[in-house]
Amino acid sequence: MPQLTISEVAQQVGLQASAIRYYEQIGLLPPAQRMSGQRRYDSTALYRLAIIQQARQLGFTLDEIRRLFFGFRNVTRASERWQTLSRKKLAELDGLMDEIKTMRRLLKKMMQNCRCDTLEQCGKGIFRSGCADVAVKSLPLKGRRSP
Amino acid sequence: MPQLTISEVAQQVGLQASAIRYYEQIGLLPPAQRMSGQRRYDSTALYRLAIIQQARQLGFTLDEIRRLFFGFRNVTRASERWQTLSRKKLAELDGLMDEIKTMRRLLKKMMQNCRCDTLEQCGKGIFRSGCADVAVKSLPLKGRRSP
DNA sequence: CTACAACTTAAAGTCAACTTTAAGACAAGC
DNA sequence: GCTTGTCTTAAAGTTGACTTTAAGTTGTAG
Repeated sequence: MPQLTISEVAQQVGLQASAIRYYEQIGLLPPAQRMSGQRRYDSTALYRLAIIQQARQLGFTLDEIRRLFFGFRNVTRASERWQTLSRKKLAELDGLMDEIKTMRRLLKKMMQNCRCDTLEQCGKGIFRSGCADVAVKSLPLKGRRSP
Repeated sequence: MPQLTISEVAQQVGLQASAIRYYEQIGLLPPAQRMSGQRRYDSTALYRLAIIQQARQLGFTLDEIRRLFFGFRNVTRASERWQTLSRKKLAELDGLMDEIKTMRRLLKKMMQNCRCDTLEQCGKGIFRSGCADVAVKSLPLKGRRSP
C-alpha cells in the first residue's frame, strides 16, 4: 500500500487538501490513518474520492452523497443505490431545465417586445400585468472547484 | 399619492418587508420617505419593485439588477438596457442548460451501465477511467422567495 | 394609563461547500 | 542549531439573498 500524503491524494483526484480534510470532518471519508500526526491514504481512499467527485459531477450534493454511502441497508448493492438516487436527481434536473426554459422564453419575449424609454414606464407595465407571478423557486446547483 | 406602509407594499409585490428594507440597504431602492420614522411608499416604489421581481424571475442577480438601474449612462433607454443585459443572461442560461444536459446524459449512462455490487468496486472503475474530469463549473442560480 | 400591533435599527444567523487564517508540530537538509 | 516545507488543528471567512433577533419607538384602542 502506497501510503500517500494528503496533498498527493489531492493532486491525484483534483481537489484541494482542505476539501479532503473537510470531507473527513463531515463524515464523508473515514478518519485517515496517521503517521506522526499526519494523514496517510491508500487506494481505497482514492476510490472513495473518485465516487465523490463523480457524484458531484452528476449534480449530487454532499448530503446526497452521504446517503449514497450510508443511507441504505448495507446489503443494498451499489448499482441499486445509484438507481434510487439518480431517479430523484433526474427529476430534479428536469425541473431545473424547465425553470431555465421559462426564463429563456420570458427573456426573449421581453427582448422582442419591450420598447420602453424609461424603467419607470417599464415597471408600470409589469406592475399592471400582475406582479407577483408564479414563483420561480430554483433548486440549488452550485459548484466549487480547484482555484 | 397613496402613501403605503412597508408591509402593504410587501403584500402587493409578494415580498417580505425585510427584503424591501434589504433592497434599500444595498441601494436597489432609494431611501424611502419617512413619517415619524416609518417608511412610506408611493407607486414609483411599486414600479421599482415590479422591475426587481421581474428581473429576478428572468434569472438576474441583485447585482445585475443594480446594473440595470445604475450601470448605464442615464440617456440609455430602458429597452436597450434590457437588451444588453439579456443577451449576456441568455448566454449564461445556455451554458447552464448544457451543464444540466451533461449531467442528465451521464446520469442515464450510469443508470444503464452500472452493475457494481459494492461502491468500492464502483469507485475503482471510476478512478481507472480518469478521475479528474472536465470541471463542471456551475453558475449560481438561486432563488429565495416568500416563506 | 396601559396594552398592543406595527414599525425601527444594527448585528448576527442561514445555507452549501469549502477556503483561509493563525498558531503550532515535525522531518530533512545545511 | 536553524531554516524550510509540509503537515496539523480549530475557528472564522466567503458568497448571495435574504431572515431573524434583540431592543427600542410610535400611534391607536380601551
